[in-house]
Amino acid sequence: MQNSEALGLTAALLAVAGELTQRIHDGVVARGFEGRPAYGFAFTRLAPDGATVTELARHLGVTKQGASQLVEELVAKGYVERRPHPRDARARLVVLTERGWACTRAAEEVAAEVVEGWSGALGGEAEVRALREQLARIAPYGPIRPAW
Amino acid sequence: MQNSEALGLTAALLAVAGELTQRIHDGVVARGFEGRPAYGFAFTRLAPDGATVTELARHLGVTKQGASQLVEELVAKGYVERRPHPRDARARLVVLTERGWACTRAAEEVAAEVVEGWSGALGGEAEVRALREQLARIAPYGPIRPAW
DNA sequence: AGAAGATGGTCAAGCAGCTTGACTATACCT
DNA sequence: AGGTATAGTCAAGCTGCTTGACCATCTTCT
Repeated sequence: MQNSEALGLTAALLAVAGELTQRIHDGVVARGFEGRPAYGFAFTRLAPDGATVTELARHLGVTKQGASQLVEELVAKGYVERRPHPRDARARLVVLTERGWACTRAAEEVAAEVVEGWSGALGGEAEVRALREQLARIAPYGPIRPAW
Repeated sequence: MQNSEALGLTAALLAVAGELTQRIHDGVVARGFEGRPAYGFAFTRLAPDGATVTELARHLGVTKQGASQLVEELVAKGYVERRPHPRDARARLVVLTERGWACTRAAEEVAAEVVEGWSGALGGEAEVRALREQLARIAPYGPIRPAW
């Protein structure tokens, strides 16, 4: 393995990931949802049954104070609401509102459009599926939020 | 194309990109270079012949003031130096120092190690090359710095 | 050549999004 | 019951970026 090979892969990976995030964000905004990419990362943890602030913090790789502030923003914009936790009176369950679900569906649609475009460059949908499977094999667990 | 397919690909892509950046950063730090991931994105533009602050700003997708502050940091830590531009007295050429090159080589080594590990998960180096080629096909030009 | 605008770079101030620190309320363990 | 761990919030501070203003130099037009 030559080092330059690894750097080329790194560059391509970051370029594609950045492009994808940017285009999903732009598309969601174009459909009338204001926000920033961090919202989407949060939504993937809040769907389908909600989560506590602490769980969300771990998912995003930030402190619980940081996650709490993000939730406050999401509440103010109507994407989520805080409910009492059914089993733990200390905790509060953060769940998506209908508008939050609509935003999530919009993000899915945009992602599907972008990936659709990749089918052309790669030769077909089978190649896209293969790409996803390869990436899934090397994907770690842990926080989804990119750390840079 | 189902939407969930696209979301799965998105999640895998971001997870892999985040993991890769994190591990390169950790590895570089472990080899005695202090910094943050943005340094690496800058180095890819400064190598091999240097660049102006404005060029760097475009590469990173930030304002020239932001790029200028980053360069100031890099100068303070000994990774780059500012030189007069050979053809334009307004501009200054930012070039890597020997320590900057050493840091770049360290990053290459770490990236190669990480990618080496992927060979096992994917089945071999041929699969890694195939992955890189597929990503290169859908990678955009434009700024490398992820925008979130 | 001279004037007018474009471009490279920096200084200064402001802000968003995160952090650390301190605190309260509730849960769990013995 | 008492002691410790955990969920969450409030407050203050910091980092890395932004916008705005400015000067020096290059380029273009007349």
